[in-house]
Amino acid sequence: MNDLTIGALAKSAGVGVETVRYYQRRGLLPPNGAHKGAFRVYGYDELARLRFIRRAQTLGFSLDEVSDLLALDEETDRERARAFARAKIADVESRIRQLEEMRNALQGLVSCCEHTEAPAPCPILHALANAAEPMPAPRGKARARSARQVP
Amino acid sequence: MNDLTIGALAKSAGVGVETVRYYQRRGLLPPNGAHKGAFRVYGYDELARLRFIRRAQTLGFSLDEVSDLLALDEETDRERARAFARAKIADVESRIRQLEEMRNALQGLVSCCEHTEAPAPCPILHALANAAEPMPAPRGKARARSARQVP
DNA sequence: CTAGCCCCCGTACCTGAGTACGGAGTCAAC
DNA sequence: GTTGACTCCGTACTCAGGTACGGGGGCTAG
Repeated sequence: MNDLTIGALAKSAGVGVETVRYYQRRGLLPPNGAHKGAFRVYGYDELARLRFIRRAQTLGFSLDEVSDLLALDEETDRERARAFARAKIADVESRIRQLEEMRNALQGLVSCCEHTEAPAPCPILHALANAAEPMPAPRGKARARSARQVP
Repeated sequence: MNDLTIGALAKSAGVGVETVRYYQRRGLLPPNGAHKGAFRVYGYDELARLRFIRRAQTLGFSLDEVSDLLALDEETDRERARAFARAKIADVESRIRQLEEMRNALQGLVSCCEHTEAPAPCPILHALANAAEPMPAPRGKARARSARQVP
């Protein structure tokens, strides 16, 4: 099951060939000079690394962060790995709170709309058109970058 | 407070000039041929529309969706506005659930890490490197697009 | 021997929501 | 009458995480 071509490796990890090549370009998957004829071959190490990347992605880590994670040593960097995970938890939780605010606001509009009788203008569109507050204060630089939904 | 130049309009709405021009290009802010000298001028209508757009964005609507929302009539399209809002709620909730899964997985790793003694390898990195399941089944096309955090 | 895959490499393109840049024109104040 | 701020317009760039394309070479089965 060793000596995989790039296509076989990609398939085993459930990604596309282009994705593997992209990770190589980003330095997430360093070259191990093994060749068979004119083609490079890959083994368990590469497969494991590829799976590591995908798993970290599903947990919400960006490829840059995955890079840092891959640089950690299993034996000696426990503290750092833990700190990393905790920071990511905080990040995820803040995104959850933002989404909950959105949901509550939307639900407020919908239920308001359901309790208003027909000949009145739609409370949803109306609320959007004329809000009470001048503008919902642009809070912080906390960019709501979404985590990849690994496809 | 009428007869705003593009800069004044942008400032009143709390956005940049380039953003206004971008919305114009996208057709979200249609031209009203008013000029004063060589410069275009804008009034309450444009300001209201701009605010509508920003508010809808904070609720998680994309500019394409805002476009649709703007096409609805306050008097006659109540059903449609409601359906729109409900669909968006469902969308937001599914993103919340995904994030909660991530958070739980991360928390599991952290607490596991906290209860393992020092000389063992880090359970977090270890879990990432050798997971039980082959790969967390790529579910559906449900792309986790994040809502703009209106800056 | 040749058909039909597969690989290599570089480059360009995609999405969404803007931001940046550059040259030319214009407006108001001093 | 000149300075400085603003506008107009078009084009190109940003970020992330890939995807697509195209030319050229290689490997393997029939």
